[in-house]
Amino acid sequence: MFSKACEYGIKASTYIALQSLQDRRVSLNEIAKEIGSPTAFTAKILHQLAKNHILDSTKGPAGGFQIPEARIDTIKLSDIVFAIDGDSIYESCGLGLDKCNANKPCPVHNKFVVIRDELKQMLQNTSLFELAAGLEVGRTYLKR
Amino acid sequence: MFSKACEYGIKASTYIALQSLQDRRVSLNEIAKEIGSPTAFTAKILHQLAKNHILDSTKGPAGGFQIPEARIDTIKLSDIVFAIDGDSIYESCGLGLDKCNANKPCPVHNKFVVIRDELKQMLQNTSLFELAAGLEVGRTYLKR
DNA sequence: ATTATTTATGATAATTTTGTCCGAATTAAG
DNA sequence: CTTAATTCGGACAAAATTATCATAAATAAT
Repeated sequence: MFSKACEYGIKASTYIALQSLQDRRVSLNEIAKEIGSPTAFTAKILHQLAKNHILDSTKGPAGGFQIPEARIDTIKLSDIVFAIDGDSIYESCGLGLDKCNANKPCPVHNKFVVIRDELKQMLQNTSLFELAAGLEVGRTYLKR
Repeated sequence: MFSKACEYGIKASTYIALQSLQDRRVSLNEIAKEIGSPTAFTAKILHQLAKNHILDSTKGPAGGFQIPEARIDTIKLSDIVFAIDGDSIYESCGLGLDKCNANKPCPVHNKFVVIRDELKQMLQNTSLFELAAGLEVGRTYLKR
């Protein structure tokens, strides 16, 4: 469904959000360890998310990644997915046709728009706060 | 969403179904041309589908691929997807966790099962006949 | 100022997916 | 029986994705 990069991006963002709620700034190493991802690869993804203003990064000692508390609730899964995978999930044809739309649909177009729209809604309606909250109370997990 | 292999598999199967409804057996070359796919790569996918008894292939002059008319209605999209991509679409975790289930869910697990189940239903409810019918009346397209 | 710590960046490597090539096997037709 | 048409199968190649490594840049603390 999502690329590895996107999976790591979501997991990292969720972990950073959880720590940011306690006003903790977290380092790349801590993040990679906690979400079980390759460190250097994760660095690039975090950088990508920082460039897209989804999280904020600072260099130097006591640096690391954080999300301003006020925005944890407003950042949606869709923002993260878009920053990493672009709009391909929403826009691209289920059968890979270049031009596929209601006017000139591929054989599965009409069936796909339904699913895709629900996915879109779900991503747009799910905030980082919601995901972090599940982690905090131990109902959900980022590893294993 | 699907792999390229799977996209080609679905398009090829749909085209073969359409021709099979007119009792025409079609060659690899014709298929690749009609669905706009790389010929040799398509051959492997068709072979895979033949091994899984989704279509039937014969070598030699006037050989090619065909689907017994009686089965065009019973073959579902889910069968094709499963033959090529396996059950990863239905089973794998949205965030790539090895073990992710209702007992030990990832942060997006509960939201994902809903979408995934709808996708599953859709694939299981969509027959090759239905897809071929749309093609036949010119309502849907396999290229562009 | 120097040092230690941390992210940023570019080069490179490994892996997976996608795609190509070519000869073998099969079969229908002459 | 020979030939031509076709799928089958394996080796190979190219491209995309994922992952690693080394070094630069920034910054806080001393």
